[in-house]
Amino acid sequence: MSSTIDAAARARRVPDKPTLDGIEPRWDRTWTEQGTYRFDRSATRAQVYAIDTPPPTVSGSLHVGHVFSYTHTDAIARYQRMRGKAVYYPMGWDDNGLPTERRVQNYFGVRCDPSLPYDPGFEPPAQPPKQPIPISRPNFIELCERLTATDEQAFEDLFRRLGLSVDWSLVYATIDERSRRISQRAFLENLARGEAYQQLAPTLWDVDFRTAVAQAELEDREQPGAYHKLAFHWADGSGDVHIDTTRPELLAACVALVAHPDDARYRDRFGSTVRTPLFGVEVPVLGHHLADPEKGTGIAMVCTFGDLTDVTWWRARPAVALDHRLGRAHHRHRPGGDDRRGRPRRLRPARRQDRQAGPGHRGGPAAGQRRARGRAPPHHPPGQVLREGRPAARDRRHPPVVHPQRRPRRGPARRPGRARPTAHLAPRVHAPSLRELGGRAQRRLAHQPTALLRRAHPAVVPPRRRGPADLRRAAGARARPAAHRPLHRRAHRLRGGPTQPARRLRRRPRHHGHLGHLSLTPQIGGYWHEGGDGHLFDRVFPYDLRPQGHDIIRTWLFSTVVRAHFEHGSLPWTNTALSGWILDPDRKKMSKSKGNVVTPIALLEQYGSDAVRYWSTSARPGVDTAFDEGQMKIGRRLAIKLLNASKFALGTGEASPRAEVTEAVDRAMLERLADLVEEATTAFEGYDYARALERTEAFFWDFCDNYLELVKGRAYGSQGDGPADSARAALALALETLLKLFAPFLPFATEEVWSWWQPGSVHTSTWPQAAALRRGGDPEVYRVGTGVLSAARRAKTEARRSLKVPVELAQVAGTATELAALELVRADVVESANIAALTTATGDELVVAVRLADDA
RNA sequence: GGGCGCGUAGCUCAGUUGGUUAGAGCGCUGCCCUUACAAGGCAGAUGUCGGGGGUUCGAGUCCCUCCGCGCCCACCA
Repeated sequence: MSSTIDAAARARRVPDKPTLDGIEPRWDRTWTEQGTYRFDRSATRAQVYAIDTPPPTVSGSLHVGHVFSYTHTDAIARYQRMRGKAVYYPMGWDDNGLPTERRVQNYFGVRCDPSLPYDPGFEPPAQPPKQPIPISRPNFIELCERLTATDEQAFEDLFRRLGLSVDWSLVYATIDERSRRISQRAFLENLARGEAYQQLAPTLWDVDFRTAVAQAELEDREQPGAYHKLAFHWADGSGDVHIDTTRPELLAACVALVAHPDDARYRDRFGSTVRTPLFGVEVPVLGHHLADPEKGTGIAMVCTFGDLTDVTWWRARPAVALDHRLGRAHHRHRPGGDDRRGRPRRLRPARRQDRQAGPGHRGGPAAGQRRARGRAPPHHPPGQVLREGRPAARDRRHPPVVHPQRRPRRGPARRPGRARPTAHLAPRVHAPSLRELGGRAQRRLAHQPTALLRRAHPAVVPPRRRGPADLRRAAGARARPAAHRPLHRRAHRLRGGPTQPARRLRRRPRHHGHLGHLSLTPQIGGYWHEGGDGHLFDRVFPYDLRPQGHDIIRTWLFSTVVRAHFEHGSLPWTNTALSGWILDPDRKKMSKSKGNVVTPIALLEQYGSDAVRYWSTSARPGVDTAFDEGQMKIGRRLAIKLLNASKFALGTGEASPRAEVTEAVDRAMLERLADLVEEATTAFEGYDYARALERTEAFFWDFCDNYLELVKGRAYGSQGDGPADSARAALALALETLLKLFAPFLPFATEEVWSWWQPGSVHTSTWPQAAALRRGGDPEVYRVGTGVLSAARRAKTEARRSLKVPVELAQVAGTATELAALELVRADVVESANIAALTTATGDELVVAVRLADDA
């Protein structure tokens, strides 16, 4: 290609007024059309860089936290792509479960009534009505699908505008068929290997939605309450013992009394029994260290289940044959007890009228509370003898208390006007669980976790978060031997691929979050055992990177490791990058409930995506970061500067075809640039994108302020063709390199400039090589040259004169080395600083004395 | 209550194995329309490195302690 054609082409393509306006949709379209980020399925595992992307919860709102952490991952993805890797970068949407149901109810103003028939013509009103419209279950599911599709589109739009280099042909949703199929397949494998067990365990129960809820769905809320004094009767007839409780309605579910082992008041009674008031059930008195002698009367009733301590106590059942008592105490209502060999029996569902404190009982807990207080006793058990023939009601001697209760997070549509007191703990057969939660493997893991994690230790970024505590405890935290039984009999029912989703949306068993699809994102994202694409999974697994929040190490990270360990005998990824929080100006964690979130789309529109990405990637990995629009302004300025500086560098003129970088200061600049490339590369290899950005940015501003000024005249040809060619070639080389270094951070602006003069996409170009830039330049030449220029500018500024004003005489003192370096850049210095006469003298260090011309 | 982390300029943050006079950007002050950029440029001022103690020739950096803040876990009769 001849230089004239080249120059003409260039002139056409460099705009007179470069702008960032409208840049995002334009390049997003082009990248999609060109398949810029499409995964190369022919790549071998060694050529692949695979990312296990955390699926955002689409039923939640978009917020800057998404922008923040996903940008970090994208910067790494873009770097790896330019390093020549085939980047596997899928995206998933988490749209399972209760949040989706809730959002559908709020959004459309409907509620699901399974008794209604399907209405094929149903359309929700434009505005959600005050009174939720009851609709059939199929109608409700249709709305769920409609809304999640909308939500997913909103997320994709955001992420596209943000410039995430995701391969959008690899999108999955945790609710879609593939995810369910893989999830079930993985579970079958667990079954086949005997890694899954059915286990008796309590589940948190949402009274409103009549479904089990995950712990993560709960929040603490202060509840006003009062102690109610209940009189239990010693079975040996020696009188009463009083219990203070805030939850008298749970009396029917009382299975034991518990006091602290050292409590002298009750120590002698351990092993004996009492009869409950009202129900006359005989329960044991036990000792447990969690009982607090200071609270109430120092002895508490254990119910199945009022709170999580009850669970502990119930599980901890000591040597006393509590299971036996359990059986009697809760004939129909019991959770099952243990069989003769100590294994839990199958749960027998309680009959409705017996669910005094269980899920779904009439009137809810409030009614139960009324009854137990004596206003409306449910019935009079035979032989019940209580003081005054009734349970001791509210005891006014105890002041009202405020105590926190765990309860489901409340959405706006949660039956307005009705205070639903609490999440119940209902004994249920826990959904089949991995041994992770109990049994031999759990014990093995509890001893092995460090070995497991250490053997092929995932590198955790940033390393300081790696504190052995985190990972070790993540692995061993929930070690608790528990009875279990294999589920082989169930296996055949699941065989043959995905089963139907729960026929009834309600009462769908929910796991404790970390056992659901989310622990299988590597398998789902990688099409594990999904036909049609040969060995895709083998090409991406184990993944190279898993980014995630540090708050869910113990849940998500650990469960992903466990499942990969069982399934593949390896870690699911080799690196984990932990991202920090976004903090509002008061240094609080930004969250929806606090109402301090900022809409990310508006930010992207106001500052531009590159600017927001700049703010995001300025934050060190894993560091909590303040939301700072100031940084976005800086980012925008940087992006604009990049356009303008590029326009200038490309506009000085075309280097002749065989141009060489010959001038000393040009070679010196390239030498410094080579150092920068090495530093940025090292930083990226250590996942420290922020350092790479910071160093690149610092170099760039110095490059603009000093190098461009220094060589400007020469590049325009003031010193002849040879020196001009050297400057132009150096400028082109530097610009190309800087665009590449900035590309992971400012994908739009760099691509824009790239398109002015280079073929293809900067994002599929190769990462710069330091060696290709080195020409034996001496950085000292650069330092001295820019130092003298800067001194001349300072003199002019201090004299309040224009920078154009001539320097009549510049006297430079310096070491022999410095003076020798100065001679190599003398012509550029004299020209750029407009120096009439420059003299040199030997000295200890570089000192510049400047005399300005008198004329104004 | 236990664990992890943070505290450096008015603000947001760097500061690597302990090593000259602790840095950057924003903001602030002043100057300059300079043939890429005035939504710009050039230059300047700005510190009890949270407090105290210790180790060391030398501490922002290592140790102890206290104060303040954040998160996770636990507790919540």
